[in-house]
Amino acid sequence: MAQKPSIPKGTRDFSPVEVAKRNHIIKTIKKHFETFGFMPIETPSFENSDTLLGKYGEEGDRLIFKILNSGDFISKVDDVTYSSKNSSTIAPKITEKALRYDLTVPFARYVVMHQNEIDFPFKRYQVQPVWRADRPQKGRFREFYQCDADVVGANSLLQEVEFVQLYDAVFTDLGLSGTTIKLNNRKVLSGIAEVIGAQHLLVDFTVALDKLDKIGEEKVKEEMLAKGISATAIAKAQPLFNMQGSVAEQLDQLKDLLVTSEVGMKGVAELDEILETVTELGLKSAKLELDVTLARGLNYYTGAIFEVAAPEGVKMGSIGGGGRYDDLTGIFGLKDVSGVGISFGLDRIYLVLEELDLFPKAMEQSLDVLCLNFGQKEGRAALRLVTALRGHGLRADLYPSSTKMQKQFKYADKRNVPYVILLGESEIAQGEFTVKDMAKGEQTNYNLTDLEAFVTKVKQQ
RNA sequence: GUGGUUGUAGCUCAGUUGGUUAGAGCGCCGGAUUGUGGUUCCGGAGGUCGCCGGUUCGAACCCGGUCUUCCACCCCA
Repeated sequence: MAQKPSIPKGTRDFSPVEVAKRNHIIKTIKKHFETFGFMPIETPSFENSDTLLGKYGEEGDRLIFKILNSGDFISKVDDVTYSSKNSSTIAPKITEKALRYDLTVPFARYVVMHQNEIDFPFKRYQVQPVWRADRPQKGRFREFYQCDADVVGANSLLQEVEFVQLYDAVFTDLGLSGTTIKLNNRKVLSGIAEVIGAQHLLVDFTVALDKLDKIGEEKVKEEMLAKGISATAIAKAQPLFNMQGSVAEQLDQLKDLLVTSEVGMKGVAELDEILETVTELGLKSAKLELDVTLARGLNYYTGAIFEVAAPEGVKMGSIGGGGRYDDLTGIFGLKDVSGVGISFGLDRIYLVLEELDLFPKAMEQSLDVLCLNFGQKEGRAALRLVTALRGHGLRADLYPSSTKMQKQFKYADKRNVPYVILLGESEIAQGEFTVKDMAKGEQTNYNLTDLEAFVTKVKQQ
């Protein structure tokens, strides 16, 4: 090997155990998506550049992986552009395709393209990788999976309630209790900006406010000032920094602050209804919290904003997020179709489950039974037995060559195989096979003509 | 995109002011054990010290570049 091979920054290989664990998460998420009535779709891994560009803000455009055109693309660039040596003007001419950055925008594109065949309200889910040209960190990759569920064409706040229930159902099923679902509403944020006279700086205001629990009140105010929000405006927003008490009390404080803002009061009413309904229906293991500082995510949210935090003590960014966007398909020409959805961050959920040791022990097992090989004649009999066991649905394998027992047993041990079958000359003569329980070290004989007893025992585990 | 950090055996890591032949634990392979793993004992293999260049009589060690890892920003699942 001249040089060690490598993979691009921020990408990963997944070995068998990791794939098994990832599939376990995906399977659980999909199960609940379907239980809630969502249907799967898939979209291409890359889209036309203009479908994606400009949808995630300036920052987002920078993080989109662009795909170089095929053929002699350079000669098609006009001389002025070419000699300008300006990446931002040349790039659009030589990269007409780009890797998908999330699943929401491609879904909006899908809805618009297929609007005449879709029955609204349309509930779809999608589990596919997305790519971002970001700098990798813990829990941040350049290729990662999103698991999205969205509803389009339904305005009812009951949808929001269902998504909270969906988060709760999935995380409870994964054994991840103690997650916090944070809820906010874009209308409340707009209302606040309006009340303090900073509508035009809404995004800067919310981005700074979002950092409150991370960098503290003083730093947030500094950032707001730096962004051009006046000191008097910030002073008016002071109640936000001292929000406390029960959810009802916090809502009251918001009502006081937003009494002059129509949109703000609408947002408070929406929060009120969602919180009240969820409380009435109850959650299994998650906590639902009102968090007026929650503002992250993309600018197309217009109503509810969700974010899920891992249980306390786990250092990890959000493991899920979502929200309501009243006019997402508008950018593709279809007006007045409301959407709301959530996303699960598979790769981060994986890291959290790993850290808390919550994966089922069975994930480590890829075989139920391994049959040892005693030679050519015995091997053939063994394959007959293995074939029969496979027919019963067991994951069974035959060691391919008749090397010494020690080596075969060691292999079984490494593979975490719970049962090893010995089928040698003496067993065949008796019409039996010997089963060794690897955990207990005990051996039992079964009749070759009656596999049921053994199969039942394995399946019980 | 900005600033920092990391890289030595398959893995986790030592390695003195720059100085002869780069070490350990775990793992791997073989044997003790030709029908019994996970424990024990004995033996063995395995390294362009991330890569490229520079300084030097001499570089794992100093300098520059580059790639990678992780971290803080930005932003985000």
